[in-house]
Amino acid sequence: MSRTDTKLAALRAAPHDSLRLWLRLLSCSNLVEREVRSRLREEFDITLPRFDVLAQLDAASRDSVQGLTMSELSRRLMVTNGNLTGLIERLVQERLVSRAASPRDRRTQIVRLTKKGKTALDAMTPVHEGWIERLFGDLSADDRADLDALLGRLRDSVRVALAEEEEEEEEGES
Amino acid sequence: MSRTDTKLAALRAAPHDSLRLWLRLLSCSNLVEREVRSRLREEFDITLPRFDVLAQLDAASRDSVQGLTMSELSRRLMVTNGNLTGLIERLVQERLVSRAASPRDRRTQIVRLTKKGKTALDAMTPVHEGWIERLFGDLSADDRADLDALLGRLRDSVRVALAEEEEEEEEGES
DNA sequence: CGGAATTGCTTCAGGCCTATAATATCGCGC
DNA sequence: GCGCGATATTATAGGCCTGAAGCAATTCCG
Repeated sequence: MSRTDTKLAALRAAPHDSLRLWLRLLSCSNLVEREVRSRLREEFDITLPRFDVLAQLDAASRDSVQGLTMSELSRRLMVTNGNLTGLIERLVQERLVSRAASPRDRRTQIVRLTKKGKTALDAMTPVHEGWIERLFGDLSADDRADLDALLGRLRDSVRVALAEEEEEEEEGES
Repeated sequence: MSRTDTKLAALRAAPHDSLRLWLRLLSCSNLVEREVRSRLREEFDITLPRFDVLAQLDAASRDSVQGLTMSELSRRLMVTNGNLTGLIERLVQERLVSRAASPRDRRTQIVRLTKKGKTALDAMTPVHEGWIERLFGDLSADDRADLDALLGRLRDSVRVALAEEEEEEEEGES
């Protein structure tokens, strides 16, 4: 098990490293997120979660998927189903999305961007991307590529750890 | 202005890079955060914000600072003052922290870890660190060092951008 | 000294988020 | 056809979070 050896070596080499790294990651993420939230609110009078919903619906439509179900949306946005109900309700109030029962399955609701929603999103998208570009602007192209790769490895590491926990829980049950 | 040149070069070289990177950063951060929240809840019946408050108070006491004011706490935790009021109120209810008026300044409240709070924190801290160590466990020591450095540079980039915005706003006012 | 601006904190409305429970519908096997 | 587990969604309680408004104590300064 070379992975475990690596883990132990890293632990010996630099205790507390992970915790420090995690706090720094969280702080970076929160710093950017707060700024984006605040600007979306000031410039466009919209919240980040609502913007995310519009962006996901638009992304789906570019993949020729016209409208998403509540479950599919909550999976893509990584929020709980219950949370989405209120979020979509507010977006429907604002006429930015529509919600309609599926003809195939009376349980499912299909959420779509309205014309107003698409127009609003198209106005926001380039400005939003400009903000991010500017916030990240002092990172060189190499740094960005490196950071992207490392975050990919971190994501894999987390997923592996979570999968292992799952297995252990199942073993415990048997 | 070599910084601006770098910025433009990066833009030409890889448009949309920053946005992709940002989404990946956010997704990593949320993945870990959600897991930590859920475990704190299951294992210790506490929320992440409350845990953060206890950890900050403990960190301060290690720097020989006995107790923090509401403002100092909200600055360290990077949350608004109004938010902290309710959070501390709930922690006081649980007897994990105490809150007392300052003798020097009758406006300020001084928040301290209680013995119960310190005991609870000491029980949680190593377990919490173990979770993080395991989630990050597949990253080599080199990867961790690289990631740490890159996140540091990202943080600097964001701060520089925010500072520039500030300046522009001030110019606009004059 | 005595306002005036500042600082520290709380209150409030609005919104996001989770976990849990409840409701409705679907699909499958008998 | 009928029941039953699975699936899709909503409802609810509790908590976190922000921005804005407001109150009280302090400090600044003429």
